[in-house]
Amino acid sequence: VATIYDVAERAQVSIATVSRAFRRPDCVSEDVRERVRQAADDLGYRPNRLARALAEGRTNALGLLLPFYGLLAEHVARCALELGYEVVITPPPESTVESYVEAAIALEDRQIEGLLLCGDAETVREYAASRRNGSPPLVAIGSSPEVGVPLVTVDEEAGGYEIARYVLSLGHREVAFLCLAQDEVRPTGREHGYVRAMTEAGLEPLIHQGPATLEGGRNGAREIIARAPTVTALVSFNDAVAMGALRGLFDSGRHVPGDVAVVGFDNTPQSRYCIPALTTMDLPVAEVAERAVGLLRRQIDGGAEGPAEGPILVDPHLVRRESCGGAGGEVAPGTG
Amino acid sequence: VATIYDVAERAQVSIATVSRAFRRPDCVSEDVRERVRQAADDLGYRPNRLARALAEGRTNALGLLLPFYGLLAEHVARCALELGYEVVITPPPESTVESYVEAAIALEDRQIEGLLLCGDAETVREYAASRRNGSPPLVAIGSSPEVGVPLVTVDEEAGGYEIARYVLSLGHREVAFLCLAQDEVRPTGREHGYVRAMTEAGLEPLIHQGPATLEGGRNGAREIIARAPTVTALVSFNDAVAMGALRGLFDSGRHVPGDVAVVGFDNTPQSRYCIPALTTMDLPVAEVAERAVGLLRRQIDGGAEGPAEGPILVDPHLVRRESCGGAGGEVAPGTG
DNA sequence: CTGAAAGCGCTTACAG
DNA sequence: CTGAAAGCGCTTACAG
Repeated sequence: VATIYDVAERAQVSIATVSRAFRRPDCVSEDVRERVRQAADDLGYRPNRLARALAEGRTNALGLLLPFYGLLAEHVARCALELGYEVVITPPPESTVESYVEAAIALEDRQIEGLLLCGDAETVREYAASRRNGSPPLVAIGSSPEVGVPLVTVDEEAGGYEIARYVLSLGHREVAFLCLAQDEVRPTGREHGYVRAMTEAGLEPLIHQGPATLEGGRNGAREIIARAPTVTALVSFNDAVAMGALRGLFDSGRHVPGDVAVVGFDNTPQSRYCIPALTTMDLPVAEVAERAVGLLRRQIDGGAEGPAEGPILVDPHLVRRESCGGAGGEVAPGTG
Repeated sequence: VATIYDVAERAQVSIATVSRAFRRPDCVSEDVRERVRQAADDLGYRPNRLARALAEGRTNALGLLLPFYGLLAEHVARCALELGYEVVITPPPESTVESYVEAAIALEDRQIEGLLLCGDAETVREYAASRRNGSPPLVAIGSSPEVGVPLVTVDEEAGGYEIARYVLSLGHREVAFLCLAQDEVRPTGREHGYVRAMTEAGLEPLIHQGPATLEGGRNGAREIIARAPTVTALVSFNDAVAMGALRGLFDSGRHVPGDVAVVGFDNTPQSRYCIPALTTMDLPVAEVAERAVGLLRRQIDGGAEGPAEGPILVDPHLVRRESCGGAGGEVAPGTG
């Protein structure tokens, strides 16, 4: 990890000058400025934010305490705490890959010792590509095994397969998948599982393209119903899509599960309160968090020479509710 | 802000000893250890994590990048960025007040320059009580104006009033409120608005006690229907409660909005995809974030002597959908 | 415009 | 067990 001394040496100037070249470029001769930039680039130098903050007497950091933004963060924090780590989150200010990568780098600059990345494979890969060699160990959470970085995730393929199998076991033959984004780079695995189940059953997969959102689910359901009226079941990418689909089907005058069955994925808190309550795959978030933190810990301790561990997959499990009929199963508590 | 030098001076030992007293208590004589503790306590000393991290060469921090945990964080990050600040979040590992306060203090220890606190009034107040005089400026987001700290929030009372008025304007007379937690310390304002609207209309408020959750909403709706079958409208604390109520009403064989109208609060993404789509109050999250960051900025710049600004209230606005009938209004896009 | 020096607040060998 | 000293990586007056 290059320090300001290294840059100074390479650029043949004092560290004070290097510092100025960054902080007050106009108080430095152009020629020197250029040499410093060059040296810094060559060395992959990034200022140590800790030292800077200590020297400046300020951190440029705001804290944000936000208790309810999902279970994952809470679980991660708890597991990390047990190992003596704090966790700090930096929210990307925009929903773009660039913003995400920048936030990751900002975290690096804070000299964190390890990085947990949630995000799709494309984004994670993009960040991975920008890593220098002083970058902290990383583990991805929830993206696909193909990312090429240490990973823990639910076994999406197995989950997609299981829930599709379940739908088939109910007698459905024409079952479609909602929604796969057009420009989808990542294979998320869920639709792969669906495809495998269909293929094994000698059935034709029918995958609807579109954004995997509430809106996408609603539009997707309507379009499928319009285009392929004989479809009797919809396997959704996640619960949001499924909720949207429920609405789309309702708008189209279709009854769920009477006319068409719907299943989700994720087991979000809302899913059991939908009308009808969603049959879905539960994700063991706590386990994912625990294994992710554990893996990261090993990466940190093991150093670069540690044996590369293969992806850790944890199994999601089926929770049967009302949205695709079927026999019994869990419904909203106290309903029966 | 006391430093290790101050403690050393007061305890009559070297700074090395102070450091040891904290880091390796058993490498220090009991008597000295006690003196140091005492001095540290008296001075309200907290080690500077920045300096410690720099000296130790490690931070004990893990980064967690979690893109989708609510809009607020994203908006805050964007606004902060414009002012040259980064934002770092620390997730409380448990959902308890203590855990929350500890997380806030951990953030302080990271030498952040200002703190934004989301949380209910009780929790915020608890943290406020534990502040030392080196604590950074703070602004609370979303709790009630009574917290006694600089605050920006939506005008909950006005929102509760407006939506209750709207329900009354539809002709409902027996309208109940779901749910107010039994041990509610904080007056959230929403139910106050409801009470005011009812009272002004010469009607009797009917407030149901219970947790403000999906589950609470479902149980609440059922109990109200059982206990007061003539109720024709339910004003909910938030959309989660309303969604639960939708489900509870469904379970009780009541039709919404035919038999009973339901309204929510928050305008969550799901609310427009519910069946029926929820009439609710939209919260201008972006504006809240912007004003909160702005206020915090002023606190930071102004120092302690800056004029105390009163609470900043932003107005939520009604979004009419299907869940309480009424004339037209917005429905899920493309439905009509 | 540039460098040498002191300092930010803490920790860790190194002597005693 | 304790203290003096050096150092973590940077910045900022202070001289030149």
